[in-house]
Amino acid sequence: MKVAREFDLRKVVPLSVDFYARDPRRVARDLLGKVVVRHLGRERMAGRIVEVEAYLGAGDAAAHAAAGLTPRNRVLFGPPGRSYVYFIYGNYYCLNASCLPDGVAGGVLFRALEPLAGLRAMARNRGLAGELTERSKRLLTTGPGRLCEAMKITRARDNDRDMTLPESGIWIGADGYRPAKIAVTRRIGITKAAEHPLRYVIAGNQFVSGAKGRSQ
DNA sequence: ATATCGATTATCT
DNA sequence: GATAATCGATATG
Repeated sequence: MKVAREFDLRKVVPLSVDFYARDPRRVARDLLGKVVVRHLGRERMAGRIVEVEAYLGAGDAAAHAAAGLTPRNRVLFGPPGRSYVYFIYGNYYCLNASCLPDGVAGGVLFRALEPLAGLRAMARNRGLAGELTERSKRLLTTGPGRLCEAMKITRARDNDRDMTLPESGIWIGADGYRPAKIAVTRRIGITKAAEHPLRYVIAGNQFVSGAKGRSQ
């Protein structure tokens, strides 16, 4: 019988600024298996990163940074390891980590997490009632808009936070977990530069988005 | 299981 | 005025 190792938030160690000061493709791949931790009031939430996308600089037409620096995207041009939160489709927020040294734009979009802690709070934030089944757990943090809603991440509150610091309330750390197998695909939901293989997922993980996420 | 579509607003042209 | 790094509902096979 399989014994699932209990997730222990106390064993999660924040990633360094240097971790993010690299090419977004490198950062994206290495973020798989790491843990996003959310402290909000008394709520403690955490999820393992199972799906991310890399967004590059001026040469990447799909990246918000492609058009140059604007008030909205300035975090992408700033220091590495900061949260870039943007509002999309009139309804949702999406969370990114800024990459590359200060002055050079790049980022990684968080597309899906495997919920580890604070599942009840996340269900409440998502407006899900009743018992959490294996099926409905997927609705908590699978999808970039969903994971932000589950963790109450908004631009007003959470943009430009230093995600190497637990006191930021939103931070990323490692607990020793290593993905067995990583798959790379094209990015989701974009029209420009859609052909590049810049989406990274933990192969076979149940919390990867999309119908094929479950069979990869 | 896959396809299509409407909601809703910040941002940029 | 158009578009968007999305989601949930609905329709159809």
